[in-house]
Amino acid sequence: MFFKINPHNGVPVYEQVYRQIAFAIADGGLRPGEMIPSVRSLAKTLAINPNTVARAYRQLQDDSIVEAVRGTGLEISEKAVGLCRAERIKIVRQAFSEVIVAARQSRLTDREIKEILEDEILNTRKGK
Amino acid sequence: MFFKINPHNGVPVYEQVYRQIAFAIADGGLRPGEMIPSVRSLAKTLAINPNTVARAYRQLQDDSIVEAVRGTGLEISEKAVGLCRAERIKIVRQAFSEVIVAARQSRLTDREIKEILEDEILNTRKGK
Amino acid sequence: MFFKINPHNGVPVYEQVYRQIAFAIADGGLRPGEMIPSVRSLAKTLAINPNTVARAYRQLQDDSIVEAVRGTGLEISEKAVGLCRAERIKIVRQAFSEVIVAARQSRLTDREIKEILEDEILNTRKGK
Amino acid sequence: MFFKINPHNGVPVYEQVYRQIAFAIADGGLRPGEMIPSVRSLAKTLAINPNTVARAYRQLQDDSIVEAVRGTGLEISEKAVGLCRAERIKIVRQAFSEVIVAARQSRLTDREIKEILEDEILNTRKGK
DNA sequence: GTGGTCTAGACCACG
DNA sequence: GTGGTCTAGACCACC
Repeated sequence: MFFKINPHNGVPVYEQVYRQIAFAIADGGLRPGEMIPSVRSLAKTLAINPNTVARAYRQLQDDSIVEAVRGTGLEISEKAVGLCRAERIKIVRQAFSEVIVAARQSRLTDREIKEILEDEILNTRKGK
Repeated sequence: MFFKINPHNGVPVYEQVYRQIAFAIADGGLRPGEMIPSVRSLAKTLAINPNTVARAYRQLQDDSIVEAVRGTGLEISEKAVGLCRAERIKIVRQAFSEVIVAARQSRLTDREIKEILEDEILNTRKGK
Repeated sequence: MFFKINPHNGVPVYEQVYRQIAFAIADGGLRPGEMIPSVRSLAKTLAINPNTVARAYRQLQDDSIVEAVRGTGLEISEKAVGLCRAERIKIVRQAFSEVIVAARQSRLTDREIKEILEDEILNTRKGK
Repeated sequence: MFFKINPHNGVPVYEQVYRQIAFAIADGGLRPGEMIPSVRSLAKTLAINPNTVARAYRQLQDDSIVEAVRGTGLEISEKAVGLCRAERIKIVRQAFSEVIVAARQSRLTDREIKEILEDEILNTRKGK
């Protein structure tokens, strides 16, 4: 697993950890039944505080993506793949929702919003 | 000016004030040479903290959209219209750009992105 | 609000805080639209660490029982009453579920389980 | 002995081992004077950590249910049957008692408590 | 003042 | 070794 944490991009570190694990599961990089790295080991390799990893892991448990096997570690649940795929879309949807709110406050019409979007889809196609 | 402040939508209140003034200027609702409401009066009509209004105003000054007229108040600058129009587009465009990049990282196709957007345009229309 | 925290009864402190607030809401002791005590003030009156209170509050937010008003505090949501009533039942249900698991491991039949329960319902009626 | 260990149900594994041995004794499946399996062999057949079995056995000794026979293994004591029968009822009864108290604090009626119980008996029958 | 995030370090139960 | 909980104290954005 190749995780990259950027502590100053606005997205909380624990959220980045959460997403990258969920993403790896959605992509098949991690599979149901496998264990995810221990809190301590991941904290060490990412050079962040174990509590921060633990918080991400707790959230993964709350979302039933992972389940604790006492004294052993955290195991990826059977339904994790579906949940993580859904999660991805939810995140994008949420981000869009925020932009639309901002655009509405800028008094842009729905039509204008769509035009800007299509523009940017083209602009970012090769630029990325 | 018909401002609507929503303290529950995640966007900082001062930012909402800033945007709505800036975009009223871009739209011609407010014109160069006019004064904007005093901190206290706007705070009162919006039922928010004066500090919050003051912060928005400070930012408008920093961006040269309004100028202090000693002993009188804040006046909309001559170049404000241009600045605000540019700003409006820049903000929304950049926000979209970021979401699209995120969506692409989630391997959504352009078609899927547009679908989510249209969905959210409907979802957020009257909600909240 | 009269909260009592018992740090050594097995139930995590943050969970006790969560439940007692949820309970107060379910009972009408706290009403939608009201603010709950600040993290720091509650931590002080309960003589526990603010982070522990914050954790309980975060969970209340995750469960949509409370929502953040930036820079102001946490407000009880409109749907909180329903959620908290449901929560209460969920907790009891969960507790029963655990006992039943234990009873099954003890090779008790469903019939025996029910008998013990009815017994205890009578036993605890006045004893409490 | 047909033991079933479920590492996902929240009950500590050593506790599951303890209970199932104790209740096999209460049921007559195991009789005083017989030996219980060695730590290693039971650990192997249950596919769990020997330390975990050892812990359960230590607890059985502490409770005088089994006794060490030097160089041979652990033998079920004469008084084990009585102890285990008493234990079985005590554990379940007390657990129920606690839940009922909690349920009463949530102002559930006796009728509602019974309904939840019956619900959960069905829910947990084959699940998990 | 408010909550949100992060770090550091301790102690516990469990395997 | 594993995760779970709690404390202490720091820094941030926001109102």
